[in-house]
Amino acid sequence: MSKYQKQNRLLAAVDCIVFGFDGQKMNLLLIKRGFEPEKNQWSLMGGFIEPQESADEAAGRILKNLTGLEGIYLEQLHAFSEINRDPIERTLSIAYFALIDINLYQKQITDEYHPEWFPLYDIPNLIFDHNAMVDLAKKKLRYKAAFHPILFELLPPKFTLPILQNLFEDVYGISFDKRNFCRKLMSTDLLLKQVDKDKESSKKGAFYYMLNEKTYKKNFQKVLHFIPNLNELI
Amino acid sequence: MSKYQKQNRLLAAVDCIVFGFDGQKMNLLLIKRGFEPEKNQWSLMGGFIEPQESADEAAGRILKNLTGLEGIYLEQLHAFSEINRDPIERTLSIAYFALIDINLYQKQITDEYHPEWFPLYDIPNLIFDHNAMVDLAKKKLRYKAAFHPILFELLPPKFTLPILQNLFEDVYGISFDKRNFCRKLMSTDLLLKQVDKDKESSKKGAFYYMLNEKTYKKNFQKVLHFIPNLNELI
DNA sequence: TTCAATAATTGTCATTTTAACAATTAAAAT
DNA sequence: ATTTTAATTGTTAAAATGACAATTATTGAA
Repeated sequence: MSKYQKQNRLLAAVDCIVFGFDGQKMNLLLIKRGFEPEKNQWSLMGGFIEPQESADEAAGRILKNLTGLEGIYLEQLHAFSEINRDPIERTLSIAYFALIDINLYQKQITDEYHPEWFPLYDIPNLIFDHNAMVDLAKKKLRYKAAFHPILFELLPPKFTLPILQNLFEDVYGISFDKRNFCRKLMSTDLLLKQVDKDKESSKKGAFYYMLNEKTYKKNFQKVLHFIPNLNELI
Repeated sequence: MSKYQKQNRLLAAVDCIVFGFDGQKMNLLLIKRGFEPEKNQWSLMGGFIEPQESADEAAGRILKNLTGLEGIYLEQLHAFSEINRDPIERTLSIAYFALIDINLYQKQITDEYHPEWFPLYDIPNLIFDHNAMVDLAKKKLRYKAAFHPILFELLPPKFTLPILQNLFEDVYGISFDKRNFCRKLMSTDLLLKQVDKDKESSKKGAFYYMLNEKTYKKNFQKVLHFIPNLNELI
């Protein structure tokens, strides 16, 4: 018999804020909630923590169910614990944010959840405190991406500089000087220039680049400065 | 009757990593755990989340019980959820870290918990995953203090520049150039020079400074650069 | 009254970073 | 051949960084 017998127990869940980038803009993967309360309302994908798994594992499982993807970038954001955040019964939720290559995403469970990508600048009303979760995730992403090469997690293995710049510009909602941006990225030693080009998006074509996995892993925790005039943005 | 009837419920707790600075070095407030399991082992101060309170409120309550202080700097660190982190029964714990003015601290519940300050560089073995919590809190503190004036929360209302530099030097475990440090701090517009001096620690005496609350609150979220050569430290 | 100790102040300067701005070149459609 | 589009490369003034030294001020102690 537990020594903690008299203590209160509560439901514990995880919710996943899933970011994707389509080459033009940032998107969020939302689902239509399949059960009451708030059935058919837009919602983050979430689920209860099972007895045999940690919160990290629960988030990984839920993400796998939603996207079919494993081993993707997943980071704990914040635990939300307001008493009445779920009107049915008190539920503590640990929010995670994930960054995925949107090209790899495949709908997994279409009929039940109706997952859809929404532009990050146009998120609908979500259930419970999910909008607050999204806001915090956006903030955290912007903060972290200013110092660490985290946004590469959103790109396919091969990408062009214009695409990369689109990504940064959409995350921060401003445009950067192309010349300075290019030079700054090159100086990080994170990019490996490929011999082939993307000819789809322009006549001249843009060279493909790949991430230098060696320096990426080695220098991820280092503080870089990707964003000019950062203090005017945050 | 709850729609979530079939779901698993679990114990939810908070644990507090309490930092204090004695003018020379950083310290951590630990207690001797008063009950089984691991009775009489050193531990972080923690407690279960009560039915009528959020995790933030639980952390505030526990901190008040431990230190007698309210309204102090308290920030959610991370939720720890490994299945077997508590051997008696699965318990999810949300770790918080707090920064207090060690001079204001008063023992509250001496006999039961035996709270003691330990130098941060000499923390004993703690129960469960509490050492991991402390390590993460140290890391987070160093990261955040490099960009934001968070360490002022550890100081009394009036402090001297030498004390301030001691604080930074102890947190990062290196010494800084006095001239550059002084210039950098002055340029932040965070300090208000007082007319009186601390005559205790030296013959000449060191001027007291106070935090400029206006600019402190206004610029807290701004990214400053307190630490030279940061990338060699983290 | 002199000495010792510590804080404050002010200074130098080479290097790097930042961020503003303009011109050129490559590729392909017409 | 011309036009169009967009990638790439270059310049530079200003600011920040960080390494380093010397001096002055204050006052308790000798």
